[in-house]
Amino acid sequence: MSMIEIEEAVSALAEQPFDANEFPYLFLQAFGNKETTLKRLRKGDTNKSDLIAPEDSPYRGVLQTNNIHIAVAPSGEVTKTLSILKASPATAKAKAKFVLATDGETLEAENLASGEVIACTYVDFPNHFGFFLELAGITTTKAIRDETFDIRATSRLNRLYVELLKDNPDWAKSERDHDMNHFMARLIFCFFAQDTDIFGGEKSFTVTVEQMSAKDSSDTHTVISMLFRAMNTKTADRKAEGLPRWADKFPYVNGGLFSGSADVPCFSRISRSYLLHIGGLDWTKINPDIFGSMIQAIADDDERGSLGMHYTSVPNILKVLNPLFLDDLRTQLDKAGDNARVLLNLRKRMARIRVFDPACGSGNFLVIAYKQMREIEAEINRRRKEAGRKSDIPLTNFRGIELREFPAEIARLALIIAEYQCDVLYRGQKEALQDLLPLNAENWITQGNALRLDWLGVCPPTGTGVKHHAEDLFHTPLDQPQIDFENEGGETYICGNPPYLGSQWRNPEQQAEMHAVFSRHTDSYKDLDYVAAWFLKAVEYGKHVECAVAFVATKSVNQGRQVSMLWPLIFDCGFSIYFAHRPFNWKNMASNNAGVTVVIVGLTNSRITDRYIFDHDTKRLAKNINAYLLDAQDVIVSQMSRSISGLPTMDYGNKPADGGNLILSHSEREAMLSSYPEATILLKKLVGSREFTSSTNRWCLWIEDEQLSLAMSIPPIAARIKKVKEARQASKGKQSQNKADEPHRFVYTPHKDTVALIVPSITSENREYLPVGLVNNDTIVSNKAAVIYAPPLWTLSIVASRLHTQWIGAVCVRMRSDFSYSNTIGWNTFPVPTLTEKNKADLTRCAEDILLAREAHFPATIADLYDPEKMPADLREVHERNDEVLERIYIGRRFRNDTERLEKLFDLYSKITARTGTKKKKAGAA
DNA sequence: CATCCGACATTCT
DNA sequence: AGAATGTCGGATG
Repeated sequence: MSMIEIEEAVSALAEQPFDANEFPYLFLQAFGNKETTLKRLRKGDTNKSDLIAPEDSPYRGVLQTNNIHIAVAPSGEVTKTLSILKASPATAKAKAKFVLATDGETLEAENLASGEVIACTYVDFPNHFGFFLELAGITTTKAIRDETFDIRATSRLNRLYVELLKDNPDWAKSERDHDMNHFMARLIFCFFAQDTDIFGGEKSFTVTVEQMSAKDSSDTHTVISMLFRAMNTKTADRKAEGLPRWADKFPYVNGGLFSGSADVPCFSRISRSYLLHIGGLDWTKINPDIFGSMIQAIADDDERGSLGMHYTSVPNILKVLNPLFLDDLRTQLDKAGDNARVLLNLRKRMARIRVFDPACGSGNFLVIAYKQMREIEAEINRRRKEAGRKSDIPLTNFRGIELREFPAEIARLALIIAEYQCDVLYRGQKEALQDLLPLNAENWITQGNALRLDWLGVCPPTGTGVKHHAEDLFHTPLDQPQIDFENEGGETYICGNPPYLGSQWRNPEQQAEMHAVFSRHTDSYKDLDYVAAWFLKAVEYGKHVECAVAFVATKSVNQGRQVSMLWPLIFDCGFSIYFAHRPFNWKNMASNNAGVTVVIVGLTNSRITDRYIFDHDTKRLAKNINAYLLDAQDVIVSQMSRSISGLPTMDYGNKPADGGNLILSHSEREAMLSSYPEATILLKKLVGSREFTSSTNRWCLWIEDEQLSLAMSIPPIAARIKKVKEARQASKGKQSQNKADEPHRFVYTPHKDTVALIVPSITSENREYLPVGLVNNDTIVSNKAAVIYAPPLWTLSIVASRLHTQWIGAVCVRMRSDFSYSNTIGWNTFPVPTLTEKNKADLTRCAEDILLAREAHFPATIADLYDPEKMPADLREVHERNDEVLERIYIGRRFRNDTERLEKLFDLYSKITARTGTKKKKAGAA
């Protein structure tokens, strides 16, 4: 069951009259239990409760194993019953996660694992349904459980939206998106306004719609439209406009929100009742930083139903905003103490800070920045004995660009709501109301494409009155806001979480945007991630404005191939990295997370402050932060076509691109050989990452041209070859298509008939050493591994070293946080001092020892042997010795730690590349 | 021709 | 069902 369905079921249950006998079952049903499960519970088979016998027990207990112990209590004994449930041995024995007691009047429950408790009236319990979500197998963070209101509101708006589109097919057309989005935004404002005294009278919007419109819903849209028009008309002019008396109590709101067409979609009875239902929620509980992100999903066909759980969580937003500038403000606040003059200066400074999010979605970064600043300002005012003072922080200093219209609309609304809530909190309800209406007509959120728009237009430079020309923009922004900032000479902070898309996943339009941003600076941008364009736009903007920038980005902009493409451009614009979060796994509110590893990078072109590197929960002061987000010198490692240290050529493995048809499992091979023994010579062992580390067996058809007629005479092989041809013809890739005419061969075939050294392309970060090994001449190394044919054995010693592992980890991309080996970025760039014959002989011995040590543990797999928990002592010992021998070649002793290793490697890399000149892979650079 | 990377994908336990 | 860990081949240089 989805969260929306659960919310619906729980709300429905609370609205029904309380039935003491049925409640436990209906409750469990609402959380997704199947009929059969409930049947067995009712029968008692699976009901483990000890509160049912004896017959005259006043309690009706239902205990579902591993889940919940529910009891319906005698009237007025809910608290007592809950403690009985908690103390019940059955509860513990059945490992219940929750206990719940209710008498139909009140309801109390406890999450036994976390100790969280709720107590509320019975009819109110759906407002806590997030508390119980675990029962439906939905695991969420504590944060989301606390946002029950936002989930409920979103899911109800979701239903209304879908229903309205059903009733009004013409509104579902894309050219009416704008009207629909605008309508939903207006509704949300009205709901919020009616619960916060902005509209006179309790629930006045909902009540007016309910009373003035017919029950059959035929004129609901007319009534709502009338109210919208009233809110767009000054009270004095309303009579002339022919607006009815009952609209008088609604104030003049406008601010762009109610201007323009007052068109409202038609309502069915169902959508009308949804509307009234939504109005029934307590909208004062709205959380603008969360709600906006959730609500934006309802206008998104792909996202609808997921409740927009993919938004950036508040802690993650703070990971960006705190080091960007909030920490500094708080430090200044601390320093100021009670010094009124210093406090005043800080307040003046804050009033001129502007925050700009060029990928703002529904504005959560802006909202949180605003709320945090208000909190600091309130503390200043308190210390200055000016509590309740009107805020100096103008909402117009919070700017954003958003591509999609609905989120852009919601972002503006969220900021207005945030301002109102802050005013209520720090100044009082009356003061908040006074200053709210009419809404400011200025538009701080620009709806448009951030990569096409000129940011200087959205967030114009201040101070010197810099004139700028929109040089390379083929889309000249016409209706961008030209609102003067109230921050003359103030600071500018750019932040956000722009979209990431690797080069393979972009559509032609997005490619064109990348071209528009990058082509002036560089030719090699196509391998960059989409998010890189935001970085470049930001540093271009920084040519005109002193600013600091912090974005969340995919980790791969700071690893591997992309580093040498992006970071020189950024550093050349005079920016340096002043804080960074090392790669961490992205978590959002959904239980199934996005599966992406991200970094946060903070850049500045002005103040040189302390630089900090955040690594998970640690924060360290850094001397320098380089493009790999390491506290090390500014080295950028480019792909090389051959080793800078004169090491043997390492190749990329053989690539099938066969739709799986040239590859056989062990059993497929057996089956084929039993019928066609003559196929033996056409089958070779295929080894990639997994086969090597886990010693599994796969086989491939390896057919030389002169063996083709033999191959075609074997029906199952001929059939496979035919399928390869079909798969390659159907492929969008050029290489596959080109090779469709020789479907018996792999598309890339560096294979040589020699022993080969194999390095898996992906390998777990948990291993202390890169797994590397040898395979014999009739094994095919797949494109899932790098390979050296006819390798000198000392190359194995190098790959297996801690030095090399550190280098690969620092310089190559990672898959998740696992190592991803690259011959051009990792091997060809690896700096090694010139090796003497003696060095090579010593390393060869070490390599042999490693192989022998592994052999002694046959048939343990590489995965077994290199499991850090289980690594055999003798294997560890030979690796230690290998490291010792290699490290002595570098510095005459062992390195003290990995920091020292990397320092030396970067240093040596710089020296070698300076000496030989960087022979980049790039054509034309040589 | 050669290969890097994945707002991932699939297999283990 | 969560944890672990690397397929596959297109897009690009």
